Amino acid sequence: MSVRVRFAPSPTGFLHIGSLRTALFTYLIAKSGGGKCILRIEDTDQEREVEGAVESLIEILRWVGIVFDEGPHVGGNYGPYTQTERVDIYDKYARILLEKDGAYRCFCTPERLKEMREEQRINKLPTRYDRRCRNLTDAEISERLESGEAFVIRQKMPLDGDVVVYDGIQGEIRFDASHLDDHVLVKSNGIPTYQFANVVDDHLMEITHVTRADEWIPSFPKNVLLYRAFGWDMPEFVHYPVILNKGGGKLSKRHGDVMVEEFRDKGYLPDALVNFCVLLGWHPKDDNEILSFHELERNFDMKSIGASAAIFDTDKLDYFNGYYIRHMLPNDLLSVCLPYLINADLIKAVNDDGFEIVKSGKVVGRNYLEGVVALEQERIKKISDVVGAVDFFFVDELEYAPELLIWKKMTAGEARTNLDNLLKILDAVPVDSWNAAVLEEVIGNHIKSAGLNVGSVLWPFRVSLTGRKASPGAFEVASVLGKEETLRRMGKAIKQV
RNA sequence: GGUCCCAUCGUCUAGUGGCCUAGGACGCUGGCCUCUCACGCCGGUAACGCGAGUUCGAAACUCGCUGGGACCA
Repeated sequence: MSVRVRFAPSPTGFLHIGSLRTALFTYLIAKSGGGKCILRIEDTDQEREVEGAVESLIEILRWVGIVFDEGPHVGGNYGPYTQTERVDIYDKYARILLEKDGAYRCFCTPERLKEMREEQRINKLPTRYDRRCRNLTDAEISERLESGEAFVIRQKMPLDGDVVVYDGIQGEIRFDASHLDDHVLVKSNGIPTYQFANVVDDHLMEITHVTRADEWIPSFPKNVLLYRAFGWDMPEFVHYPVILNKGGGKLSKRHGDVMVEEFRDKGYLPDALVNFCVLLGWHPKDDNEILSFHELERNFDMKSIGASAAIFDTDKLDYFNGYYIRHMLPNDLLSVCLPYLINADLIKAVNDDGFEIVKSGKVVGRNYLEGVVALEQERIKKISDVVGAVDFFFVDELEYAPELLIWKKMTAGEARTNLDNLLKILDAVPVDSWNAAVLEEVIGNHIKSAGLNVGSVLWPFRVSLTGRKASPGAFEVASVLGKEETLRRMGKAIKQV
């Protein structure tokens, strides 16, 4: 039987990082097993519908690389894939379950339930439904039904014995049936609860591996009992360990970013996020931790998912992001950087290939920008860092303290002289051979023949071009800047120092 | 409070009774490279929660404790 798994989120508008990891593991189980991954929208518990939530969910998942074989947006043979469109189905199966004696109607009012709980609390008893309606006679039921009393449908739990369930990660788990509550399967308004809809859908959609986060383990025996009550074949259950925040608690907004959209906007690459998240609770057989999406699709192994919770610490995410940035093609890097540069008002798009430098009004091509961005490729950790890293390319007048031009213990006069001499030499370099390699050779020769310290020439030179203590190398910057602008910046520096 | 789960460096983890004076990655750190930063390379730092047992031998198996977490209230 081929693998069929599903990712079944509630559409809240944003994708939580924990959900991303659940989606990833689930998707990778499907792909590595040559199976299908289905998207199902679980919206029966929605307080209010969030506009466009499903679309943005699908979009952000596609951004990370997850595409579904079936779902509300692509269809499939097991639809509909949105639970609110399946209420007739749940209704039908609720009746079946009632007939099979796996559930019963409960007419207790919310007020009575509240009183009951209050009493249980006072007597320090576990607060559970007291099963008053569990053994109503057929006559009583039809009478109350006819008089129009509202009712919910509750699952009929065994009164004693053990419920032994098996999880793909944790192994055997044993529950004492007497602790199980006759919980609600269908609410009085006819809407099923998560527990019920989930089981019915998983069965009807022929899901082979029911995957979800650890936090659902408490309802695991109830699910298993439902399958048994229906007489359905049991799928395999896989509960992923949870992800905790640094303090050890549930991963929530209070401790920093937890939404995938936030990471995307900050300039994290999907590959990095995926690589990082997949390692939260899973580890490859060999120790190669740099794994492309494609490699994961092939080599993911469900058996290597660990059992203990992982803490969400983004240090390593930054490392992965830097790594993936360094390995991008220059053109691709520019494409992802462009929105940030434009947004920061450094440049403006004027046509397909033309960009105006806002400060100077000069128009440059994609080529030029590619050169600029490439210089910071090995330095930035996030795409958004590019703005602060390359801004010196886009200003008219560099602002820096003149003393910065002075290298180590040299004097201002020496700095000026060295810059001045270098200026003359560079002036002689023809524009068409103005590139980093030529500059390196020319300047190298000059330093050698003049018997100077490398730093005493290169430091003032580089600072004159960048205005910074730390920056890419002098030759590369000069090369990208071009002859004219390089000489102009040097001239200004000479006057200042 | 009840039920369940989990427990190796700061973090992610490898580890299925002898290959473990515990391996990898990130972080931190020393060095090399170098005009600076970054990259890269070489090195260092640092962990089996505690206590019993099983065994010739335990990070690994069992039990208890402790700690953390999830769920229900």
